[in-house]
Amino acid sequence: MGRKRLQESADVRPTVHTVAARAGVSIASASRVLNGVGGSPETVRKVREAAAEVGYVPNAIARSLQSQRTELIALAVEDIGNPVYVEMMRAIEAVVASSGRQLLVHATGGRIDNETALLRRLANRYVDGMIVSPIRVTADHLTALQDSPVPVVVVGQLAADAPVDNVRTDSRRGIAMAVDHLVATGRRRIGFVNGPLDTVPGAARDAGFRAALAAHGIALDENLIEIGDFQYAAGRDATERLLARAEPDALVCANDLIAAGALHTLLARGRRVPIDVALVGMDDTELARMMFPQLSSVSLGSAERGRRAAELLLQRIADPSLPPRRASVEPSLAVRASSAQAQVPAQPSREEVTS
Amino acid sequence: MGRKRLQESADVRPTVHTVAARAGVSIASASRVLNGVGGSPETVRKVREAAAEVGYVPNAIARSLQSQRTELIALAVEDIGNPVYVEMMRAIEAVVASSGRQLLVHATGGRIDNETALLRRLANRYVDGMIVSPIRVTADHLTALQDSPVPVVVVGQLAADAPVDNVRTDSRRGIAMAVDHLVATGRRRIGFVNGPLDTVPGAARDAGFRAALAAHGIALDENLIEIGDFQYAAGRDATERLLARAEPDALVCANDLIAAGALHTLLARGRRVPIDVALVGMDDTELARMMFPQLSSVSLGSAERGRRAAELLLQRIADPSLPPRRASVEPSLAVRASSAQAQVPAQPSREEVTS
DNA sequence: CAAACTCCCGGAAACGTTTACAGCTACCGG
DNA sequence: CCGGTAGCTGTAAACGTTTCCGGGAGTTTG
Repeated sequence: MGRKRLQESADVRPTVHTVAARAGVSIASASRVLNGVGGSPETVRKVREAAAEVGYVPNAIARSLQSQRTELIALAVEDIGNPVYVEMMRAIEAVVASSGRQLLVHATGGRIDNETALLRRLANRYVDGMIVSPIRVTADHLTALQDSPVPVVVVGQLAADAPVDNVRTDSRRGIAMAVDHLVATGRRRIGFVNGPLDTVPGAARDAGFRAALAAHGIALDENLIEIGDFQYAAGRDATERLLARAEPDALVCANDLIAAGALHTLLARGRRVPIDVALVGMDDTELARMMFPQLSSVSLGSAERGRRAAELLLQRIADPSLPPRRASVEPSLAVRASSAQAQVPAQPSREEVTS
Repeated sequence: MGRKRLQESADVRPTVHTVAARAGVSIASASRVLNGVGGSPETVRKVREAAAEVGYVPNAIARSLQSQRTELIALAVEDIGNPVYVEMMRAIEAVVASSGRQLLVHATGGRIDNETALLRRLANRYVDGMIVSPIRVTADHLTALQDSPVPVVVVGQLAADAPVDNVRTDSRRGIAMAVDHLVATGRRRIGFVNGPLDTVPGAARDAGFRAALAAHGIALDENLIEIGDFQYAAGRDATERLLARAEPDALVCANDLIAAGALHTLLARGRRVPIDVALVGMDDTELARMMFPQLSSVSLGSAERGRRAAELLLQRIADPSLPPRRASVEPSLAVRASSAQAQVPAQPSREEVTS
């Protein structure tokens, strides 16, 4: 027998040993039957019966230790309240699930320590791979990423030579598309509400905005630029500050949350959208379509980026020797009521409506 | 030595054996030092050095197999796009993190098979405990819950005798608060946009609405009731259908997503909110405050419920012999612009505004 | 009828860690 | 000077699974 303990007492979870003993076969046979590989009809019957009787359910931890796989994929995003990540997550989840794996989401809250802690955790092999979408990337962040023992795919801009699988989009170009559209519809005093400049997306959008204005020969008015963080409340407050010192005829926002906040302030301050002020958000999330009027928004292909990231990750898990790869998704502009040249005013021009 | 393989080749992750061999001590000593328990100064130095040199990081799977703990908590919700779960998740995450554990989120997509599959997965001991917020609860769902080998806390209504830890709120009472408020502000033709009646929250809200109307002696007009699912688009469409056949002066919605959809349809159909139609949502999420006008909403204390659930779970993990417990959170009503008796019209009465 | 082949089975090793236990050294007190 | 004790160390077992390998039985083939 070799095994001292052979308890069948009810308060202890049954193991394959329990099942094997009850069926009168070896653990090897029991394991084979339970995995559906081999076994004579008689053995199969006995093992199945025994397993059902004791309510056996395999211990995934032990299995993982043996197989060196957990069939789990982690997604780390900084703010799970941002609908853009929800859409990305859904796309990733679809790919991951179709490979028989399970997706786990972890919110880092943007705290960088939290993210490196997470990387260390995953170095512990709790997951088979990870997709991470950092908004700030420091040097040791990067080294932590690239010598992760577990495959990692980064969604977002990364240094060109970083040897890490990477799915990106061109948010500078995205901002330019918004500006082009606004200029084409006759707007000239175009404001910009951005997130922090020390974040990767914040910096890219800022550069994109300045370049786009310059391309149209429009002088930059710093009074028309405001910075908050990437949240709704910040968008509302930033727009409040902006309106206090300037009178834009259009507003570009660094994401849809900010744009939603901007819309709120504009309406509360009696501006008609789009008559007085046109508004364009970014990420083209569900939220943009929830607003009234619906928001024009630059799509950065979040679902597509998620899908591609998941595919890259699965490929790398299948073959870790692959060279680092990079995928790009093109931005596109969804024009909706908030920036259309409306024929009919959508709201009255009434000052200081209470919200 | 006993151990055949003792590779130090670079392409294999170092184990405690690698470290021990390099430091010239036994694996027991190495393990002890790495866990900071015992060891002579000399041994400690050698092991620390060796570990640093080979970049040792412990394998959490193996550790979990031994310790029977993973330090992971799972949260399963059906729709991660619903902001109510985001708020709940943030509250849970705070509690879980403060206990040194990590929270993993899993979206079940409401598919019941997915949820039981998840329960089976967690029966596999991948997590130390789980918080689940199911919207449909079947019989075998319940049995799966109650003989889960891992502690489970359910957020939501459950049969009274179900021996499962449970945090609930009184959504019937919540709906009643909304109706009371609307009646008090002079509304009489109160419509209701609900989710599916075969869900637990849908059924409770329906019962609450009917009871509340009856309490006020208002006859129920079935034309004023519409059902979709708990999503934004469904709320929009359901309100469309409702407006096609009735003219409510107020609308109660089963959650804020539905309310956001209802607002969209109301505005697009030229109804002024709150002048013509007052609107009250439910869950009091961020989304309610993002709308313009801001939505009144019945808070079901989602953050509080999350916090309580996490606490119950941690307690049960600490002492699995605890009897099943139940916590309740009282609903409350946040009155905002969408149902205030506004003095100033917030929108013009213009028909068929395009959105 | 012997040899080869196919299946099935059980023993045992392996995954990487923690830890109970026993042995050793060195020191202290009597 | 000797017994006891404290502190450290190493051996080995254990967590629960999968899987390699060798042996045995039964079947087919030459």
